[in-house]
Amino acid sequence: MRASWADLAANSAAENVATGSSANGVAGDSSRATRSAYIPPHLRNRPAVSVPPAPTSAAPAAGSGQSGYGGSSWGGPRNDYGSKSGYTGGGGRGSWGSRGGSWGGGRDQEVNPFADDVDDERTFAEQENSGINFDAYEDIPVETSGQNIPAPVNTFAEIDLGEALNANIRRCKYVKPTPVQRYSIPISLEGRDLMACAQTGSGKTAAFCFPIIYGIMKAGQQIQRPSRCARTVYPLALILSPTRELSMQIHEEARKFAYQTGVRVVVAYGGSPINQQLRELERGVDILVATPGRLVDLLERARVSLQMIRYLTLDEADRMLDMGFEPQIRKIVEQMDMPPPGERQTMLFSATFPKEIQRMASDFLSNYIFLAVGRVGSSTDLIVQRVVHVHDAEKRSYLMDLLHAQREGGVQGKQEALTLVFVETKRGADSLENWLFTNGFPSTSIHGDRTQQEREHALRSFKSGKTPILVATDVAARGLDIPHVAHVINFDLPNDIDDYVHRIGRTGRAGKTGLATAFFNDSNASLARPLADLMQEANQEVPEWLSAYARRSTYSGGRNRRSGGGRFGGRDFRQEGSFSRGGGYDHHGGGNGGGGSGYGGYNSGATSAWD
DNA sequence: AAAAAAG
Repeated sequence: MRASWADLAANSAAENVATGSSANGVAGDSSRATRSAYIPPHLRNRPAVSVPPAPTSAAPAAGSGQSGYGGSSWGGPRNDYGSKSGYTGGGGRGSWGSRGGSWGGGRDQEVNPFADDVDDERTFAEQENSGINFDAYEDIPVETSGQNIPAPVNTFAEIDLGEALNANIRRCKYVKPTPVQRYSIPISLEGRDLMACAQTGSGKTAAFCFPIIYGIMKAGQQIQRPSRCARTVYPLALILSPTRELSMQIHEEARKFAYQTGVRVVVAYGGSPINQQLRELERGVDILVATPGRLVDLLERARVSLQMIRYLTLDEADRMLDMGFEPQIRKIVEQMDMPPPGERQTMLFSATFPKEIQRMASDFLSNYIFLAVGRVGSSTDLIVQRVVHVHDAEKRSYLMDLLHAQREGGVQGKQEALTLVFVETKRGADSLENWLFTNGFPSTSIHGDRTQQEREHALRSFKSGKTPILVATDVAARGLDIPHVAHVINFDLPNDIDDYVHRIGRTGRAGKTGLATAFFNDSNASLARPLADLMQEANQEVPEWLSAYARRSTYSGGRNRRSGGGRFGGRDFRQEGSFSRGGGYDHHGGGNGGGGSGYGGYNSGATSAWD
């Protein structure tokens, strides 16, 4: 039985190889052409160090230096700006690079953000030109509600994003928009606020980045930043996320989408030297991706002002608004100099959106549209979920059995499936990693007590397959897009079913299959009910002993209460009570102007949407 | 009770 699970994991990995996919499909065709722009892994995200400064044209005035938006020639290479673009802004023809250093060796040239892709997946070379498995996105249920909902699109051609963005869409191998993109891009292009329940693995980052980049390009000529204080920068868009690695990931993706658009994306997060980030900011910033703590620091130093923010995105919005984060988020959004709702455009994304969080989130929104995109394949059936009863004392040997079986089953073609093991505590992560390592399993770990360098190294080492086992706390539970994770093991189950949903969502990405194994024992009794409900919802086999646990446990309407909505991570709380269930799937339409479209008919009480 | 996020 154990062997068969291992087979499943191995098969899943093999399948991923066969379809030649990375979760994002962001491997670029131009990557090989730009080998010279290669940045060694340990220097990535540190362009200030890895790219030597070089003489450039005179720096534009601080307040107007965000130039580079080319009116009608967005797609043109950077050195076309002077001759072809309709750009008339105050910054002169210099690009951002001209503000204190250039992007590439003295040329007015942006480092190709697609150059890293192939290298990151060296051991998965077959997959470099991958794309999302779009077949898995057919018949996906979608629910929208709000006033005057823009109609969804079916192709990127229907929304003309301009040459430069279209070129990046091609480089990303995006053939057609994913469901979340089909619905949310028209909504955000119309300037509407949005609360979206959607999975990251299907192109969520692109869903909020494209409209932001497009909007900044279009308005570029008009935007004049204040220039009172030369050291203060004025981003036009802010994207907040709950972990440093997720911010890094969003930044890397956003750079690809913004390539040669003249829109500059900068990331700021804690745990790494602030001076480098300050230098990057000084070179100009249109879109700032950040974690809350470091951003507050920058705001208090008056190195960043939110006065010009036109777009605010909270990724993993429910996490950002939970008890730990809420005060910081409120401070950033409500107590600094950010324009109020209505004057800025606010977009919230998450897979899980409990009702009470929605209510809180509505403080940040103005006449927003609620969007819920169901799970790929209209279910979680792309992830096989297993729960085994294992006492704490036996967890390690059981894990060992799983890994042995998996190793033997997965040697085909040297492809080793990546395995992500979640534990509850940082200490537990260290301890388990050490134990695995000494028992001959190449593993590493990521958690909040490790240095940022260690965290980033661990993630790279895992992604590359060098250490195909990663032991992690919940720092890795949300949003991280790690291709080839075939198996997620909940060595310790979380207390919150939402966390479980996010954790197992690290596998089965982008329409690929995955396996999730959970170790359950008495200490997880409170999770029995929501877990059994969730699994049943996802057409998973629920062991009888787990059902028995679930029957015994008293239903807690507290933290684990779902906001209903079956396959969605939430339903519009504004519709509570008045939502008519039992409607049909909404495959193609959805853009009605009424109070809601979508469907119902699912068991309530559990969710299986992602991210 | 734990994890995350500033230093």
